[in-house]
Amino acid sequence: MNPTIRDVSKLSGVSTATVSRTFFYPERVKKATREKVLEAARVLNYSPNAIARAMALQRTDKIAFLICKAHSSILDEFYAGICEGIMKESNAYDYQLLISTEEDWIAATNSAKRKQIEGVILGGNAKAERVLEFQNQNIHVVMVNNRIAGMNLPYVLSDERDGTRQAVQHLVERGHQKIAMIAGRFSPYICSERYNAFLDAMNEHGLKVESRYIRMSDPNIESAVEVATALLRQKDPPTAIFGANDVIAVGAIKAALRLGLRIPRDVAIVGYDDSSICCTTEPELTSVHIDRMRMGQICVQKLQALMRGEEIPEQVTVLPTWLNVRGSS
Amino acid sequence: MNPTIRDVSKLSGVSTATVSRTFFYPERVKKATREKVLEAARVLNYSPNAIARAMALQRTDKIAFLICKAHSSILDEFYAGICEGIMKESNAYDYQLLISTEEDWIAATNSAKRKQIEGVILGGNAKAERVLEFQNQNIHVVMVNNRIAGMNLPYVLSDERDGTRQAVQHLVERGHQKIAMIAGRFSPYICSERYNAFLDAMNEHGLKVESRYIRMSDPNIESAVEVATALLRQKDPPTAIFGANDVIAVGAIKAALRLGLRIPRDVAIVGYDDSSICCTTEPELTSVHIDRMRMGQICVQKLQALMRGEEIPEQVTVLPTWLNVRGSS
DNA sequence: GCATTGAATGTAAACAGTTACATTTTGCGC
DNA sequence: GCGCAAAATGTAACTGTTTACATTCAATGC
Repeated sequence: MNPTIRDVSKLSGVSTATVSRTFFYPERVKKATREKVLEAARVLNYSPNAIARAMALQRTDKIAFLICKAHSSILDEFYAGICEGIMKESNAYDYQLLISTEEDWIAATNSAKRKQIEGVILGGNAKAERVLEFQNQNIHVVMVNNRIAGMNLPYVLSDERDGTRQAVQHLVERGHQKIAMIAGRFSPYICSERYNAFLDAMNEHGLKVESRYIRMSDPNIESAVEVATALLRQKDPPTAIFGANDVIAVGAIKAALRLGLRIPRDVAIVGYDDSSICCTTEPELTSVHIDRMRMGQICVQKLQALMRGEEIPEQVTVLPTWLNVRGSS
Repeated sequence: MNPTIRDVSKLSGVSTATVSRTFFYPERVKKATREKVLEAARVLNYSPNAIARAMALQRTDKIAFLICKAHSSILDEFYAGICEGIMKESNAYDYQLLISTEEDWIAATNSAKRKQIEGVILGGNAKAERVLEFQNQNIHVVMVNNRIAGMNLPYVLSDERDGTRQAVQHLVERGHQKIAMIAGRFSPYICSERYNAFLDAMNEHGLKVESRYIRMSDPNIESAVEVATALLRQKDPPTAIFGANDVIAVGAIKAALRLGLRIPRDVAIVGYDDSSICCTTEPELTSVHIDRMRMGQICVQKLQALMRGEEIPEQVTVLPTWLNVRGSS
């Protein structure tokens, strides 16, 4: 039904090899021949069959982005951002991109091998076991926004420690001493990075971290509102709250507003991720910005290098973060 | 390097045909043989090669989701929701899903045909020309959240008219008469549906639509704040505002708060899409809910029916919407 | 005019499966 | 033990490319 290389070969009166070369190494065929071939292809509305090509070349140019994340919306703003970067860069390299949740991936009857994936970007909370599973199938792995201790992989991370440091410093500069943190129960790697960085930053400024100023919240607004309310209701409450992410920080804003507190006068609030919800609140939320798009792009670049067999220059890439100061602090 | 069907054939002492059948029509091979084959496959760590299979079968089970949308984040919450539904369902059918923006798609050097896509879901503001381009290549098309007049396609839509009607009715029931609408400049189909439905609904309730109560906003918060501020500042301002989507409605909330108005006492506000930002504001935003996930799933189901050559029962599927009432109204 | 050489082109064997058709095996009734 | 039908298995052609190697062509120097 669809025209094949042989049809073009016949119509243009050259061999299939020449037709193939016309498309893939045009400089190796004489101009006159090339034009004859292209004309024939145009007439027949021919274009090379990617499958046959993949078969002959033994490569698929197919990569996957696997989001390892249990609860809540999978393509939340954070991962959507990374995803966009991955999409953009995949298109640039003409890779085919498959996106899936870890859950769905496992459930699918086809194994990775059957899907002929040559590389995979693991996002979120992937476990070592999963990484090994891919590596055993000779599938290259890049990890984004997560790190597994003792596992030597190409990582793409953002500078959680510095971002947190900036947030704390900003609050200190605004005169705050009683700074609380609402830590989160989402990605363990991210949560512990931010939590530890917070402790360190407070330390650097010679500030005591009182345990009653440290709370944990689920990564949803209701939970954060609840936790923040309790935090703010105690006597001698904190004058500033650092939320482990924007959702939690927005919860804190809502809690403060409901308690009749003025932001940032009575309590200053800072979030993390700089997502779009920062501009929905009144006042708007100060937050640490992460270049998600860029993270995604770098993932694909690393994968490409791996697939080409190149040495990866930096195994772990840490992107800079910066604080976007808004009305809440 | 990877074991092939011939390796398994050799090791298990049967023909390649039998090996193939073992995997695809297990009931056609004797139990004893089957076990021998599977054991050999296990030993060799063999699994069938999807590319060779696609080649022999002349099908790829590959579909694409193309987001036709110029400005702003491509995978915004709305499309991410649809996307999740598509992902989920694709996995269920064992389809391979390719996601791309229209822009990147065009930029990619590979044509659809080369990518061997068997069906495509067009989201956003796709033009007729694009649809024809696919159909000319025998690629099935399903359209989501958009409709092209005079084009007979499978459509998956949500009930914009009824959603709008519910919003207006709700406001009327709350005693509002001076209801303004801030229409949007995003997807033309959606925007005109919601705008016309608004006019109709007002009409049904015997309410006049004053032109000074109708405004247009870009789909970002800053623009909406500006427009809403002007709207509310006029003398004899509206007592309720219906935003064409949540972003616009949130802008209206912010404008009202900044003007010192009490919500919903002085002005009630309703949005559309019921996205996560509805719960970030104080008070929270009443909004029309759309089952995005479901829309995505239905898209894949329709595509599957098309690809199987079945008659599609309903060419256009319209999903019900409902109003989630919150503090803003 | 004839080697020589490099460029252009052709030939045919992969790549890893599927499947129509041919052949063998099996089970069963007599 | 034989005939027969059905079940199980095997043979080999086919899917649409790429590419190593072989061949032909064209240009150059003598």
